[in-house]
Amino acid sequence: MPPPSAKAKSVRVLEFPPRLSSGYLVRDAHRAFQRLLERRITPYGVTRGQWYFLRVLWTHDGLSQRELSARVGMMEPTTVIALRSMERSGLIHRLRSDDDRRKVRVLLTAKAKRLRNELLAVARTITEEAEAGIDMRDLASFRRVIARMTANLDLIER
Amino acid sequence: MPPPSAKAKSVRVLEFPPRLSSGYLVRDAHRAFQRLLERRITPYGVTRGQWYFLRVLWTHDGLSQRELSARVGMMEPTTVIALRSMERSGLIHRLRSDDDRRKVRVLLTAKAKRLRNELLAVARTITEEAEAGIDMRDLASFRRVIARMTANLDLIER
DNA sequence: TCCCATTGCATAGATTTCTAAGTAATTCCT
DNA sequence: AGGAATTACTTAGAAATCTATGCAATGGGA
Repeated sequence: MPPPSAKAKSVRVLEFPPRLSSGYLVRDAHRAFQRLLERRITPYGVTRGQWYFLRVLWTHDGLSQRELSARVGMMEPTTVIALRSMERSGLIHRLRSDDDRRKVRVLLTAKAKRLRNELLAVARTITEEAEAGIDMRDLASFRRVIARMTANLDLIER
Repeated sequence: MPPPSAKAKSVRVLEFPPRLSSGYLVRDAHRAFQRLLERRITPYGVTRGQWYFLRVLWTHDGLSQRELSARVGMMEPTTVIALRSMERSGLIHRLRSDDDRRKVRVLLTAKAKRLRNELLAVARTITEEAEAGIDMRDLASFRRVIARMTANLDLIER
């Protein structure tokens, strides 16, 4: 029979229930948010993939694709695909920059600008629904903790 | 000029920075967890999509596909795709049930069972890295809050 | 000036996930 | 017993995301 410490370690690894795993809790919450967001923006003809880009463009219209990718936190090929669908849906125009012909400036159409307030309200409503019944102090603590987790993980390379 | 309350409401909707949105914070954290998990399990020949199913099967070997879908929290077509790739990788066998020939029982191979402890250790390490430097009480509060948010959102139909 | 490294975007191909609709086995009701 | 409803899985097709690679415009150094 192994010594107590070895046994404890073994049990510790063998049992790792999802309820105790921050990663699982975060995943579940993320899926719940996504699901609701998707349902509520589809009626506006906006997909979840377009949403993140719209959100940045509403405050930073005219960014280049590279800047946009960085702000949204997506890889550039993802941006290409999202922008293509947004162009098809009449949400943006792409304009080759004159001073540097490699760059493409992304510009919102009037249609996209008109959607802004209503869609931001949708996002805020979902947040309010998620936070219902949660103490303000707990909420503030939650934000600090989850931001810290993200920062912790982002510092790790491999 | 609109009355103060109307103005406050308008500003409230017009400005909704991601830093204050639980949804965005959750999304960022989720992506950080995913990124690291994916990097660390790829060397074992396991993809992120297979991971969730392995994790359930390690404690509930022999479930049917439907039960598995429910436990993992994925739609059934997603399960079909994941299981197909797991079968190709030699992680599972699928066995048509004899008492009900509609059902397919999913069984782990010896290879998948051998991976269990090492991969669970990977998950635990990531959790520990994410939680580094966070107060135990804050962590407990975090788990309550995020589980409550998920529950809140899951109650909403549309 | 001309070559080459860098920069900005695009393509290719894979994976993960969904919704909607199909097929086959089982069960239930008359 | 036979048809209808239900159950379990599958297929089809779309979307969102990634890594790896390609191409074209730019700029810097010999």
